[in-house]
Amino acid sequence: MNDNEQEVLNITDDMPEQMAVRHKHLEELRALGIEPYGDRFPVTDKICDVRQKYGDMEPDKAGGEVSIGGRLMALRTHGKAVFGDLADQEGKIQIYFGLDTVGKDNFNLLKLIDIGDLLGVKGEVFITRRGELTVMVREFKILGKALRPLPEKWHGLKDIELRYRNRHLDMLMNQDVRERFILRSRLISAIRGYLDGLGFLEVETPAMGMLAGGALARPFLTHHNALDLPLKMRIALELHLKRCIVGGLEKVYEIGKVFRNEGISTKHNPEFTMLELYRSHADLTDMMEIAQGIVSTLCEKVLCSWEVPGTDGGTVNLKPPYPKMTFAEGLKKYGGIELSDLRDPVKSKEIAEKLGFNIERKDNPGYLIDKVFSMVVEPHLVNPVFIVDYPVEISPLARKKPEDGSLVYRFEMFIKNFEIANAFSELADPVDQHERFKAQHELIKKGDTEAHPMDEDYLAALEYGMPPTGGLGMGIDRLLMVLTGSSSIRDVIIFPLMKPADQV
RNA sequence: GGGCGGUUAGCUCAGUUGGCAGAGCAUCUGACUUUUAAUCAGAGGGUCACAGGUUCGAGUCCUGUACCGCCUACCA
Repeated sequence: MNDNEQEVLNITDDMPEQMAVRHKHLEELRALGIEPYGDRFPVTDKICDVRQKYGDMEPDKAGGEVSIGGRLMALRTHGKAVFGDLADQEGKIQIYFGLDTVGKDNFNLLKLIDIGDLLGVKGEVFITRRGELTVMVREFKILGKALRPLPEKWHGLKDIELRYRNRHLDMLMNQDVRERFILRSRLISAIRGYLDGLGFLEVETPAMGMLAGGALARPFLTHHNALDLPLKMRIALELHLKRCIVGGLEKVYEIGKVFRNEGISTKHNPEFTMLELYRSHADLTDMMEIAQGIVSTLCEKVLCSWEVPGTDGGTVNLKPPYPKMTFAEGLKKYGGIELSDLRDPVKSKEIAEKLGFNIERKDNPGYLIDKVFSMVVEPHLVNPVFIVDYPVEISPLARKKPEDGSLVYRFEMFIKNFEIANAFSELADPVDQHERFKAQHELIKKGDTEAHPMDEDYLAALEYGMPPTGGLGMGIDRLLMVLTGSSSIRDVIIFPLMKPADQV
């Protein structure tokens, strides 16, 4: 650090003009005995409350005194009158500095204030000649100096790369972005409220451990130094939560990050937020109610609307109840395909060729069934729907239906072509589970990096007996994409992962 | 992973046939006590993403690299 001291001292020599000016203002303020990163200012009012309270005030009357704090977003100097726009989390309001209302010394201080600075302001509310609700500043304090200039006031920050890499700036400049993340927080909070109201317990299970199971995906690897232990980041919440069920917690859930070492796209971020919940003595019908209940709660209590933005300008109505359609019905309705034909080696190959893809790489019935369904059926699943009666081939973790061993107790809830929820009647038979792990373990030996590891601890837990249990998983980020009409997952994750870039 | 497109001032963007690097906002200087994309007069600000190549001469043409976006494939 000390080696850089010279460089730091001369910082203004080698920086864009606008930053040098701001550094100079900072020094001049300190020379006047004003600390631009100092104590708090007694902010007692929110700007949106001020607007609410005085919004329909008589133009000639003087309003009450308010004390607000926020960021200076614009400054219009007009000789001995200066107007600014001050913005806080939800609101923005005009502030007025007059030479005779703020005093000569304070008025001169305005020369040292730059757009982007954080200000605390106290004064009376009034309405200007042009009818703008304004705070007449009597007293103000610099609460934080902005050493970098803000983006352009009219167009704002548009460059998508800059927005993702500098989300603080994105939120600061673009109110809709700020609102979207406020909404994200409220939605997640409402999910917690709903589940807590049903008597669920929120638990926190380990994010790292020796094994990463509960899904088929490559984990991130990390390392514990003191123990000299290789560790993996979790890819799902499932196995620990079910161990909680074995332990006698009857309704548990977790909302947490999982990490999957896979590609990045508009629908995939390496770390993302999952909700998983498990309820003993429950079945798929209960899980359906809960899945529907979560979406309903969000619509009613947070969005205050059943309508969410559709993919092409229209809207999608999320008012329950949602219809059910079996997996086989979907194939038949949208593709004229019989599920049984997909299990037939000859007929399935014909269907695949007709759809225009080859199945050489993973030539197994499960892969084919899944692929055909997502190609033929999923594009039609715009309105909320439960797809039920999944084939056993693509549902290795669910219990088989007693009346038809080729189908399992499982549903997925689709909205706007997104698979929003996935639910099972959980497999509780430890011997069956052991067999399935063994099969997966064979794949690992053959080099499959995404196969499920043998989890002896989980098996041992199951061997104490797990009651009949319903489980539900929801990808929170994707749910938020659907609810907010976002086309990229990066629009609902505040700080999405970006590749390192020089000079940005 | 594959295909297409983008990268020029702090920000938003122009840049013609290859011929001195442009505008608006922002910044600086000056005027202005009710403006609001304030206005008016002037000024400064550039590694044209990066590395090569062609050329008398490259922001512009060619090759490669990086990052971002869109489409596409897989994963949720």
